[in-house]
Amino acid sequence: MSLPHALLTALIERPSSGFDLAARFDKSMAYFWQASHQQIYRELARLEEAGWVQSSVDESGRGGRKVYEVLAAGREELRRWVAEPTDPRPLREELMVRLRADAAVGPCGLQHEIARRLALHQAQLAEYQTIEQRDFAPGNDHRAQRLQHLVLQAGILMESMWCEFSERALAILNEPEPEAGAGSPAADQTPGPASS
Amino acid sequence: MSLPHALLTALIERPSSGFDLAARFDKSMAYFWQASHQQIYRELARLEEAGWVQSSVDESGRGGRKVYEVLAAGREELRRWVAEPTDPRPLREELMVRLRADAAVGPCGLQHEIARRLALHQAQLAEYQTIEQRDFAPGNDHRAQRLQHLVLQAGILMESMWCEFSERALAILNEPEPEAGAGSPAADQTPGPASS
DNA sequence: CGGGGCATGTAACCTGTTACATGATTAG
DNA sequence: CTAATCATGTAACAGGTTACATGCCCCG
Repeated sequence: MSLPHALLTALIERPSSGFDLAARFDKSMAYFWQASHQQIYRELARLEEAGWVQSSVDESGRGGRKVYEVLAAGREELRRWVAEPTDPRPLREELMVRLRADAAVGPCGLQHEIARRLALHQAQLAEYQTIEQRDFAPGNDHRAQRLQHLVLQAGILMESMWCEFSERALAILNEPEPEAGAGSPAADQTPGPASS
Repeated sequence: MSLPHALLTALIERPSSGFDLAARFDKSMAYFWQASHQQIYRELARLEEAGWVQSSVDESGRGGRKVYEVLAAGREELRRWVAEPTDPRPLREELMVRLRADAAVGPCGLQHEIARRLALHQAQLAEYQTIEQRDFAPGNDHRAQRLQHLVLQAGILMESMWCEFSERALAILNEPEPEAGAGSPAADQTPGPASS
């Protein structure tokens, strides 16, 4: 969906080969967009066919290293795309399905899994906060830098939310039950979210 | 990935036809898992082939209405799956790509899009809060109900986060710029998130 | 008898994942 | 020479989306 434009952005930030892009996607874009090297090669070929980027073979280095640069048409396309309206794509969160399933069939030991995830999210949050303190000093007023800080803050908000959520989930799942309850009681009539 | 198990859960809550399931997915599961009717039919056929559900044609109603019920093996499979460990699947958020692109090529009018989204998230948040007050009275101690409440709260946390984020983004994007800045200045060297 | 909603599907396509294939350079 | 790393790809598949096809029943 937005892979081509993510690549254009990355190439504007720095012209690179497919291999470099694959490595950089693991670093700076990793937590809000990912792509395997196969996808990247496939997409770069399309971008070139569309006339948005241009490749030149770098003879100096290793064999067959193709460096891509963004052309004017690509820059134009990127600017067009940035302002294009798109609805937020709905969530698709497996864990919620699990919780609902647990509610339907009764306790399944889900709390271990949630505890494991809580630890993961705490670790990730700590990492982001470290990066924030390292790379974003209080007094930066450059627009581009403030936007990049904002993107990092989104990651922080997200991980905080998951920690909060995991703790609430554990509070419910770890509660001692009155009786070791059978399969599934009267779990019909889901009042759940939405409707209206 | 978890569509088969989402279907099993929904069918345990209430045996239904594919058509009904498609309608219910639009209601109670809509905000954390979606499926088109084509997917649902495809998947129900697989579930039946696997011996997890059983269909019976309902002659009384409209022609060819196939009602599915979960078999013991399906219930077993669902319990197994609930406790199965899986890592949280990484984010894939188009808007972040847009912000980064904006940072790379300069202002593109992104604030209109963000303002539009803020309104959407505020509306969704209000809707969830209405549902919460309507369906979840303070004194409910049934485990299943508390879990369903938790899932709704996740939606509320999520929408609150997006509102907060959108407001921060607008604060930066609406800022008056010193000069109407050219294309892209020295936006190399992305310090961005991750790396560790 | 014709249109609209109920109900079930098929086919084609796009994106993303996994596995495999190939060659060139460099370090030991 | 061999193994690791750099670097580019192909092929097959799985999940999800869009468009299209089909038939029944009820209402006007």
